[in-house]
Amino acid sequence: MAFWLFKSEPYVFNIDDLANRPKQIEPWNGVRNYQARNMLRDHIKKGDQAFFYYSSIPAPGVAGIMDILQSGVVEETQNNTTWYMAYVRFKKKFSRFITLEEIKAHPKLKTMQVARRGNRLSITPVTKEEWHIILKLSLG
DNA sequence: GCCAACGTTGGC
DNA sequence: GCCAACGTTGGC
Repeated sequence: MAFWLFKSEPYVFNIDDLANRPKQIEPWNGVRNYQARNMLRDHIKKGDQAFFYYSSIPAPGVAGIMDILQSGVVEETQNNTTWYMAYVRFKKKFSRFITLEEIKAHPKLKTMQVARRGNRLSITPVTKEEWHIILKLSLG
């Protein structure tokens, strides 16, 4: 099983929206970046898990986690390019929001891709260690 | 609102 | 194929 981080602008779609969907399932679509597309197509698998990350707000960070039900689903083909999406399901909303500031301050989290300056990828891989540290922090 | 860090587009 | 100009993302 692999771990990921998916970005969303929470005023567009947030983890409560996901929790309120029928069966708490939603297609994660609209990804129009080739690197992220390739992850959806080739690397993200059923059974993986992902952080739900809030971007473009005063204090960005991780709000909770979701399950990947299916990935590499064709969303749209335009010109000669095929775009893919994943189906995600609500798993858990953290009792404590983990801010990017906290991630950057943590010695074992500050190397996370999302903490890198200028990082724009909307989907990034997360290591097993990073995953578990953030889960533990969310309980505290 | 500013700016860094890309990604994309289009002229050559 | 190169690169300048422009557009977008996203943190601050």
